[in-house]
Amino acid sequence: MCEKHNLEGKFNPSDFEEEIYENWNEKGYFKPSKDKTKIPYTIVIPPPNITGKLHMGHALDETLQDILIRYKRMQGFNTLWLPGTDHASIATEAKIVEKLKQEGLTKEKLGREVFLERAWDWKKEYGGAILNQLKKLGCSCDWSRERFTMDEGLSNAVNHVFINLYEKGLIYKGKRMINWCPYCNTSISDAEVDYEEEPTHLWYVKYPIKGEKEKFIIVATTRPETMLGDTGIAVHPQDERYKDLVGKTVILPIINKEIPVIADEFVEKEFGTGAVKLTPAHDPNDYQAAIKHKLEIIHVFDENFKMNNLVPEYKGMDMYEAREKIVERLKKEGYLVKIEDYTHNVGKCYRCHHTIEPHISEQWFVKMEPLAKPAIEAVKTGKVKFIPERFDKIYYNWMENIQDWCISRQLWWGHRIPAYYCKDCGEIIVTKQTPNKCNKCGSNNLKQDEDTLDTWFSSALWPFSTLGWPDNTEDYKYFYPTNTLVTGYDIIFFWVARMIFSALEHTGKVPFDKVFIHGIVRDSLGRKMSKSLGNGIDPLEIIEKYGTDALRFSLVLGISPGNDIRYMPEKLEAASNFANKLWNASKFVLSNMPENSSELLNNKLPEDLCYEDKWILSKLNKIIKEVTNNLENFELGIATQKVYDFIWNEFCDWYIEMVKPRLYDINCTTKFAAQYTLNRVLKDALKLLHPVMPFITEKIYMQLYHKDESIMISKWPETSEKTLYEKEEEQIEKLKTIIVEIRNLRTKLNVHPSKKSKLIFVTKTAKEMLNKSKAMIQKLGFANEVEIEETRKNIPQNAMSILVEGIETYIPFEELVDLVAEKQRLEGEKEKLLSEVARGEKMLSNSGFINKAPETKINEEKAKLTKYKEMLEKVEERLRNL
RNA sequence: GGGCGCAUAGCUCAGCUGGGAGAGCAUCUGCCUUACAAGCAGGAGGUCAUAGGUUCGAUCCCUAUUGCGCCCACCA
Repeated sequence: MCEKHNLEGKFNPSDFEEEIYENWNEKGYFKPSKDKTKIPYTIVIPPPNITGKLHMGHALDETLQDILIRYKRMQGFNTLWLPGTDHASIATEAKIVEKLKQEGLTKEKLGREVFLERAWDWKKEYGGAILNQLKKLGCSCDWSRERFTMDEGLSNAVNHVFINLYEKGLIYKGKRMINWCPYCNTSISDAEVDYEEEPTHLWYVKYPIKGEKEKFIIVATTRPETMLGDTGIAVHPQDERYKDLVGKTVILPIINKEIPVIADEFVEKEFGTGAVKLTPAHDPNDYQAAIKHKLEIIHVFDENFKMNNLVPEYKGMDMYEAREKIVERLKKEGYLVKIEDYTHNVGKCYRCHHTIEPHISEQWFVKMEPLAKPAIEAVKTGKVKFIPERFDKIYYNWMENIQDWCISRQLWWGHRIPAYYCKDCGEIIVTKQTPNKCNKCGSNNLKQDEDTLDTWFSSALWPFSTLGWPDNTEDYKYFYPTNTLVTGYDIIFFWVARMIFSALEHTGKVPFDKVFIHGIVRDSLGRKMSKSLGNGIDPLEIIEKYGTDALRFSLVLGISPGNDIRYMPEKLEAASNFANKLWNASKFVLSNMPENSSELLNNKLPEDLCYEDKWILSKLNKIIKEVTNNLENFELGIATQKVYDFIWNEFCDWYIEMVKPRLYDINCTTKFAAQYTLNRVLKDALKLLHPVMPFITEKIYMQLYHKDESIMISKWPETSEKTLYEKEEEQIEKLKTIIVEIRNLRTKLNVHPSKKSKLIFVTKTAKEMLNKSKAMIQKLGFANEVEIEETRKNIPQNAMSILVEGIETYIPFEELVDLVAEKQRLEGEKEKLLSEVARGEKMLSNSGFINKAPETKINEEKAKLTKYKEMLEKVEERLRNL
């Protein structure tokens, strides 16, 4: 509870942010309540890698989640934001290998067990660091529920899923062509390959036709070094140039081996010479063709991707060296026809960026088609909704064309595949408990599969494995399915899609109903932030300089879902200035509160509210409604903008200035009404801002008058009919126009504030309103005196004049509020609306339209009509009030 | 090859299912007015990429074009 009611000193976020966070944590506000009758609202965090250091991407992602969680918490939902980390098998293993290298070690030298010990040490040392950094961002996660993808429980879930899928025949082991990263020394999935354009050459090579002197077939290739493994030449069946050659045999240069010419539709006639060499061991297309045409498969590389012993003189060479030597020889022996420059896409490993080799090997796969189908349905039927919607298409496109998922990795850090092989009979046993004998032949000569699972296999289970699944725990029953998943578009395939099909398969439910997608944070030049460019911005440095609130605010102000964000230092300045403004305004409010606070605490609306009080209360009402709506629709950028505008442009610029005369006047009878309104409006405005700027709002809130323990667990503001004052709102808006005109006049006449000035209104009609607002006008118009007169010499009726040093200048009153123009505009609008209403009514009464048009169309038309009618009413009302 | 996004003030970007063209920064003018110079007041600045179409009315919907950016597939 608040004891002192003031803010001391200048605004300095580092004075209070940490302390406030600690307090929240100690009080247990981050934890959901045990009351299971409340409606839960759950978010699971996209678990950051344990190798990770907080970057701007995290800052954005976590800020958005925290905004949603804080908003829902204040609305009374039982909120759980579940934190945790990902073991990131390939990324972490790479880091540890790198570290070992510096010590002159390799993982093979260490052996699997010692290596894993080192990995766990690594996790212990660095794994928690990123979560501590999230605390600096103000994240209101329930830290008592922190999870790690390699926790016992989660590993159990992984095994459970693997076995389940295996038993259903949805996981199988097979020999296939997969993507191999020679640097990471493991297979990777299709999703883990990034394609990059690279300049290279097309080498045109002659293959002599057997038994026909001086006749050749010329092929174009980007990989001459793999030709040693050629086992055929392919042409298009309809290619006139090669019709006679199909079925014949050609001689493979260097090797001098006979290989067949086959016809297949996959060959493109227009490319190169229209003839392609087939190297089934090193190209996915060739591999397919080889299976189809029953061609031999010959490897040219050994397991380290050096040339093998196929041709002894190239043995041990790497790809580039062999290429050079082979091209040289082809040239010497007259097989090389020409070399062309060429640019093509090369697959790169998404972790280490080394070139991927297509490689035939035995791996574990998840059969995707049966899993993808319901996952597509879930989005089509709206059980899972992407925000913004356009990501549906991207998702469908991927899911509908999905290949089987290669899940085995030749790595050590990760979930080891729960498959055991009988060394005697070859039986495969897939089981949770380590088996002690083969269930087929009874041998105890068993060996576990060496491979681990793709790191995304465990993250795919994250929304339910973290809640205790496969056990039917209290948490799982209550919090699952979760509500919103917040993540960047860059991991829709890696993660979001896989969570959806995994959840449907294993829990029978969607894992979440909304996926809130955001873009990536770029630097001020629009480039991706990356280590190699060195253009990354450290959120912690920003927090130190500007404070967490400013960082968060700058990340969400004016953003729109799914779009990239450019990091602009100016935006940070703006955010910081805003925090400062709020601080100072609050300082002012607090220094003007009444001596006796009990009246404020009982929160009863004073009877003697003035025009301006009602105006700001009414405005507040509207802003509450709008901001709530925006948040419901994930329009966080707009919501933030609106709160900013309300606080700065309405509350600070106008309302505070308007009430100053009342606060400073000892004899003012409506002083308390002003104090009440200041307290109430600031309180609610702080609440609206709290999800975005949690710290400053708490700091100020705790000094204001209310009965809450913390703004974090206070009630989200609601609109109230009681404080809707349409008439007063309009009056004050008119007055604002008048005051702006006065200020304009001063500027035009160049009236320095030090000069004595007197404002005189000549009016009968607006007399009452102006009289009531006299002090206010004087203050806001920077005048020394204000007078209202019914008539005045040389000045027409309905005019306003300013008197400076005996010189009087006036402007007609009509111009002040632009009544005439407004009237004309409104009448024009009225006419248009009338015609629109007439048209709508006519259409709806038309039986032909009703019979033919679909119901949605009719309803749409009806809704339109109602909308126009409402608009018409408003216009008429405004016309009456003029 | 298929798909998506963007094009609005000098810069960075909002603009929710059609009716007011906006914000921050920069800029110009005048102000240290007892919450705030990290501020106050006032101003200038846009044919909402181009061409058509639908509509009483288009920044917004439809079609085409141009210029950027991204994703998927992958061509030897």
